[in-house]
Amino acid sequence: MSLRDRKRARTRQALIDAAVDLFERHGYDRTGVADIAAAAEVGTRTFFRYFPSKEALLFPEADDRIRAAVEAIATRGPDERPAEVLLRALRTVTADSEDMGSRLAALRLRLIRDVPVVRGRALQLQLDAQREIARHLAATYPEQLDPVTAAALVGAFIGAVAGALQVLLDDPDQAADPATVQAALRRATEIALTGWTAAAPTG
Amino acid sequence: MSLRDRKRARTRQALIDAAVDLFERHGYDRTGVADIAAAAEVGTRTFFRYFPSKEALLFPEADDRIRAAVEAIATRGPDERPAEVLLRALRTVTADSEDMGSRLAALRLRLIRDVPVVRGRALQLQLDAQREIARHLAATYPEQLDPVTAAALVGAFIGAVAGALQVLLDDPDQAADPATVQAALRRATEIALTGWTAAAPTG
DNA sequence: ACGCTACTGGCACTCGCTGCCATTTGGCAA
DNA sequence: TTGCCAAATGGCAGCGAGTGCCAGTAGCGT
Repeated sequence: MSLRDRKRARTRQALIDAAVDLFERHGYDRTGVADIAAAAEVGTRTFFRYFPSKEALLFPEADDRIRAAVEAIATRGPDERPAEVLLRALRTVTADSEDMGSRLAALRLRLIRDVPVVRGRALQLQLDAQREIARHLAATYPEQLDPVTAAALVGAFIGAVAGALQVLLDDPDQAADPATVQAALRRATEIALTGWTAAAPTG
Repeated sequence: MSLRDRKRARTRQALIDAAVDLFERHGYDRTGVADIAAAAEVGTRTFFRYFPSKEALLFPEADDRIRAAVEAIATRGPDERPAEVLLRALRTVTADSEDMGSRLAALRLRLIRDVPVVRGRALQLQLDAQREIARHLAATYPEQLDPVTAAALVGAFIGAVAGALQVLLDDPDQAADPATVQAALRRATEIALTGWTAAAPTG
């Protein structure tokens, strides 16, 4: 890794750290890009050479997540079914994010809930991930899944998880309890993969 | 309906018509709010008294859609199950939008596909609708559905439909054929409500 | 030590959007 | 009809995000 690359990585991290700090202290809307750049000791113009927009800074590892999910699909067991592959991919991604204790991850959840423009960005990334995962899933099971069916399956899966998380995160008590969250996610995936009646025969 | 209200409605429609026209002719990004306002013969400042943002103009009936879906839930049959209610709500909403032949609806689909900011807005509205529908569904079936399960169910349902539509709309041929679209939607709802294995035993 | 390339940061600019305010216009009652 | 109030309008000044341009700088390979 060359000196230039290291410098770039350091500047990038400095921008993220400065932004997280300022967002926590003064709020997202009350923090300008110029403030972030100044705190990271770079020019305002330089900020946009590292991130395409102010919100993008909150999702610095988005690509890695998708890559991890795609890889989880690629390395499937010989007799693993699509549903099982999706579950494993979900576990892989959520395990990677054991940085949930990190300031950035916690801040991000709050901002997704509270700031419309951040939520919009998160939803876009989710959609991109869906599309990519569905594409690879369809390619992996060519004679079981046509592209549209794969997209519907992945959409149901991620939609269920996202929907459950959304209402869960509105309740600070439930969101703070890992066991409750885990149970809700398990329930959501069951609903998506086996249907509601099968997942919860009566309640 | 007072004269003032009629005038307001006329101005609102003039703004929409002018915007659709300009968007079609010159593209979304190359059309400024000032251009739209000028074409509708109102001040730029007035535009924002009718729509909170440039994109919002593309979704003028968003509230009505949600209201229709909620009403479809409220007027459920005595022994209708949640899944059936959701299916009926979907049919109601998509039936209302037989204005699919309208210039606005067609333009909107294109812009959702092509312009990130428009797609973001659409996703936000979808999420709002999900939340509201899940809330009412949980309230309608209090002892069968807790809020989180309802959110997961609705998320899976809408996620499947959205996912299927997304890949479908990428293919102009398929998107242009109503029968194909209808079949894909039916398949998507089946996947979401009864699970993939049940909906497509083998392919 | 050399030139090449990538990186930087400042300036000017566009555009979406808001606060403010003076003016106009429709609604309503005396 | 007259007169008052509230709603609507539009213009202006301003903010912040994001971009094109360009001159200066710093790392990299020869």
